[in-house]
Amino acid sequence: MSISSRFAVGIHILTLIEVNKGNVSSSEYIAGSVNTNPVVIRRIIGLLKNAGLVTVRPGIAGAELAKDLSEITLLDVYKAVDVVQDQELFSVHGNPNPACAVGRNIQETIIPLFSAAQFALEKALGSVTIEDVVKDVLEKEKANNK
Amino acid sequence: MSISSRFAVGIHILTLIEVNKGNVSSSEYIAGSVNTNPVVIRRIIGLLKNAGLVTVRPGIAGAELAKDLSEITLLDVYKAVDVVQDQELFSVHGNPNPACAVGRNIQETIIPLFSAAQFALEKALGSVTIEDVVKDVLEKEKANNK
DNA sequence: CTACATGTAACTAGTTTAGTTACAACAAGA
DNA sequence: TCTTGTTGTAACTAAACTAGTTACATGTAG
Repeated sequence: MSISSRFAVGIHILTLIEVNKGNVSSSEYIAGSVNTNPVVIRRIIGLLKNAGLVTVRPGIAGAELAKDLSEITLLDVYKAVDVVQDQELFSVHGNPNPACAVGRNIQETIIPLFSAAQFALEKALGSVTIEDVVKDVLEKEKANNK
Repeated sequence: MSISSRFAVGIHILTLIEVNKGNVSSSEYIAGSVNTNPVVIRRIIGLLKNAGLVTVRPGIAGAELAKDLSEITLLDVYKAVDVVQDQELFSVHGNPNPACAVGRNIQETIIPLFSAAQFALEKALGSVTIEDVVKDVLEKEKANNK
């Protein structure tokens, strides 16, 4: 199991739009950097648009950030690209036996524990912004150019 | 996307073995409580055995806990049932373009961030033991019988 | 009208999951 | 030893999801 790379690609897209600021970031251009098909990029940009993170219009080349860099967290992206439904990072087996003391109580016991773990994950993602990512990418770039 | 229910079933199995203590917990009996096929249970018990959490022997009915209840955390179960590989909860797109400043640095930037989030999740799971789960199940059972 | 971009449906191959059947290996009692 | 019942596994299935692709309708601007 693994959380879809849509999440990583979403972060890549937003970062690239910022770093490429001033120029046009078309789906084809972005696809060139991510190294995938433009349709894959358009689909993800569509999700980012629904979440209010980017603006993009039919027929007009280029996507732009709809918010300030520092106001977009990885959690926003994570939720936008729809990789995990609320409360459903962990799946719980469906129909335990109600005739068994464990079977009839295990779900109610487990679900809050799973939610807490999922919340811890989301909190970590919420503490990092795209601004942080952009800065780190540019720093690494600088270091490599020395 | 969703983390396999093997994890939830693994917790169910360990809890049931404890609550059923004194009696024999065969794969068929456990399957009755989980409400699935005994082979599914045997497979998961095999994983729990590899991780040293239960003892079970060919031909002899019944699995038993190999450790004290309070020494088995949800994280142990999570790792045992192999639902997520180390450092791979989030997948990162494979071949970003090295000719692009973002493409050639994004992986190195993202991977530690993902690791931190995964670690936060694991820390939450590590703070709960099967003993906690057993107690909660029995408390809920008591409350419902009033 | 032309050129080009986005939006989206439809299809593909590859993976993963949970479940199932079938059967070998093993243990213990009659 | 034979019978019964269990664990351990291989092999197969249907369903779901992923990432990628082709094709094309829709929209913009010169």
